[in-house]
Amino acid sequence: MPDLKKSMVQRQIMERFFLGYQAFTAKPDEMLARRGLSRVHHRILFFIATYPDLSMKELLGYLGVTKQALNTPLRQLMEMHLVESRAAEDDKRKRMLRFTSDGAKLEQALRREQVRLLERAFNEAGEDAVSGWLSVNQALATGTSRS
Amino acid sequence: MPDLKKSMVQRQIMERFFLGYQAFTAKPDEMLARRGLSRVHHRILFFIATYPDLSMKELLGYLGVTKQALNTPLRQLMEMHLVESRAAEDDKRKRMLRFTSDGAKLEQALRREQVRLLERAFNEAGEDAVSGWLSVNQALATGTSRS
DNA sequence: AAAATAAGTCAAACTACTTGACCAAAATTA
DNA sequence: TAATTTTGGTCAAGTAGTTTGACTTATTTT
Repeated sequence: MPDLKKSMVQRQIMERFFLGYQAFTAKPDEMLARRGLSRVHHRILFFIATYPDLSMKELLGYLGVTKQALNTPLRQLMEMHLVESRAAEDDKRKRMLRFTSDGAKLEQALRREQVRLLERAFNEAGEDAVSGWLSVNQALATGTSRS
Repeated sequence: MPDLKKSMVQRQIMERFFLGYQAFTAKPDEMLARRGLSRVHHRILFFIATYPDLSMKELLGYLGVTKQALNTPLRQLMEMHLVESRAAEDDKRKRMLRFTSDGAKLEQALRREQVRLLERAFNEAGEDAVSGWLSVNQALATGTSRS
């Protein structure tokens, strides 16, 4: 266990977190860049994968941006036939967003690379380390604000 | 141990990493925003803290941006008397960057908040989890590219 | 029938970067 | 010593991605 009270140790821990996260996003960033896409597109793909047939409004809520900011990248994904929208049956104003088969393939490819990276790190660090990593991330993500 | 082969499990792990990292940067972002500063400034402060008296060129190398991009935020930090520069004795072209006492205080305050957040998550997850988290981050940061 | 909602569009402004050109001082080298 | 390279700095133009604000259309709710 490193000494959490030393400045240099603190900075090293924070830098590794930074670099680790950077490594985690680097490969998808590069794959997307080859198609002229960026991290926003990745976020969109992530939420469509997680919540298929979600509406624009829901997507905007997850992304935390304005509809004008979403307009361009989403239109690009549609023009590239990676994402399609159809009116919801219960409410024809709503556009339900889902993947085309190409879109699903891309999301899988991006995720596969990230999982590959994680697995390599997991193998290196060992099985016990993995569950520790997962539960610390879980704790960080959840936040201790509402203990 | 979660089943790393299931798409939903993969996405959940990746999302927690994302949210965890986001939580990690949220507090400093907010503290800096109150002073009209942003994450670039934080990065600058980090490298000056880690490598005191580093030169512009070195800083640019760490940040991976152009000197034009560095110009504005660094000038702001200097105008706010958080960072100062002096010519190196061995090479008077070089400007060595270091904190003023206010700058050092700010860097400490930012780091303290981040360490606090980490410690809360560490306490929640337990001691064993911490070393696992650290070693997986280490493995991710280092990259397995050169095994 | 009126009001609210979901989606979409147009415009202006702002921020943060980029590339490219150039300058000056200081150090290196030929 | 003269020429070249390096370090740092500046000005300009262009691009990308965001914001706020106003407005339209179709549909649903009240």
